[in-house]
Amino acid sequence: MESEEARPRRRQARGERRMSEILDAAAAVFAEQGYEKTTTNAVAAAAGISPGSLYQFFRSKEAVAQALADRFTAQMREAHGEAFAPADLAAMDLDDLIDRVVDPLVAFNVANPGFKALFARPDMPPGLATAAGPIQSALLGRVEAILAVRAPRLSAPERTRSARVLVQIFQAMTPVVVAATEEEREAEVRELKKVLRGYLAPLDG
Amino acid sequence: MESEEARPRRRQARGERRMSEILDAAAAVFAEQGYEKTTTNAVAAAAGISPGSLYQFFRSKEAVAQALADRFTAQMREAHGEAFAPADLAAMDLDDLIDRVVDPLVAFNVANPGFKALFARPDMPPGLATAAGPIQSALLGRVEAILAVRAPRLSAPERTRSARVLVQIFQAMTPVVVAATEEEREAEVRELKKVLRGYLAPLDG
DNA sequence: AGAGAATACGAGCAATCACTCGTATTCGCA
DNA sequence: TGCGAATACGAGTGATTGCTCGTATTCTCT
Repeated sequence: MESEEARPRRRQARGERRMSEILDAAAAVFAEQGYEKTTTNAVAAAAGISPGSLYQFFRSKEAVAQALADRFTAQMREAHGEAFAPADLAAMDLDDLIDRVVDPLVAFNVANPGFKALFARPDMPPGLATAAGPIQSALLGRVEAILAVRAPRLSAPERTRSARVLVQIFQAMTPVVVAATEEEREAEVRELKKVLRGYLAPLDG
Repeated sequence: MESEEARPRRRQARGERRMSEILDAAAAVFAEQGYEKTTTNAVAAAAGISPGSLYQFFRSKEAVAQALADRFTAQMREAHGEAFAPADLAAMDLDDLIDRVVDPLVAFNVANPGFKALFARPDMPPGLATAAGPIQSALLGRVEAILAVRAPRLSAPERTRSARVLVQIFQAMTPVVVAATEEEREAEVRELKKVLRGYLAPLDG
């Protein structure tokens, strides 16, 4: 019996390009319409190809979203970098700390409006949730690590809970920040930081 | 030319009961499946009637959601009451104030899980947004009124923005509170209040 | 050049879903 | 009791949509 799993098809450079184009189109359409409402035919049209061609490269609509999630994850890691050594964290002023964590995240979300359109939705199909999980937990882990240094008095469960609250606040306010006009945006980000600071300050040791 | 608008049909007591049953069923199914995913046939089945009968009383799926929104609005007003005279507001301790505003809202959301399932969704159809608007703006106006008393230094636009932020925080954390188990809920509510307090304290004059 | 694989097409299939319609039953009221 | 209106039914309709399939074109490699 040969391997049951479909081995990835050999791709030509053309195919790789197409896949990338399809993901570009999907990001745009998802951002505008949301996951459920975008039709695969619309994505194909936006990519300038036929529906059949889309399915040459992706097994399903969900697979497109999955691939897009992977791409976002990679971009996010790259954009965000490995910026913080624990040593820096402890010494830093709370406001500076918030700036350094929030600003790149905001920038990423502004640059990639499709991101939140996909992964902030409560109506995420199971497969998508799987893809969004790593992103979520990466962020959570990061925040938890910061809390471990800055708020050592917190017990482990408390730390987890607080991290979840912080991430939740961020995700709740991000859509407004992204949707704001250029000149409004700064003020919205300030509010976001105020909220985070208000919650963090009492914990900060 | 007679009136173009469809005058409401004469209803028998039986019909009124049916409508209420349909809304009960709709609330349950919406809460479980979300607006987009619930089929009108599923609502009819949950109400123990045929699809045709559902449309005897509601013009469309959206009309069902509209009616449900109206009912929620009324229940909310009733449950929440006119609890706050500005005089009380100024004197009250900040923590007490938060308790008095948050607790009934949390209770309402816990008692009516269908509520947030309908109105916290970003994929709200236009008609639903219309229905959700009054609820949202009632809450916003209420918070703004409180801010006017407690944070008189805020300019009008600042006040509006702050009210929006507060409502946003509440709405972001409500799903977690509602989804939490009985014994977890208290802790989640405490976190919610911490966040609100952290943001409000600097404004509170 | 020529063969086999990858890419491309787009009409159409199967399933889903909001909603309708013809008909049957029950109710309110005189 | 009888009549018109309200209620009830549920198979069916039209539109939508994720996805397929037969076929045509283009690429890669020898």
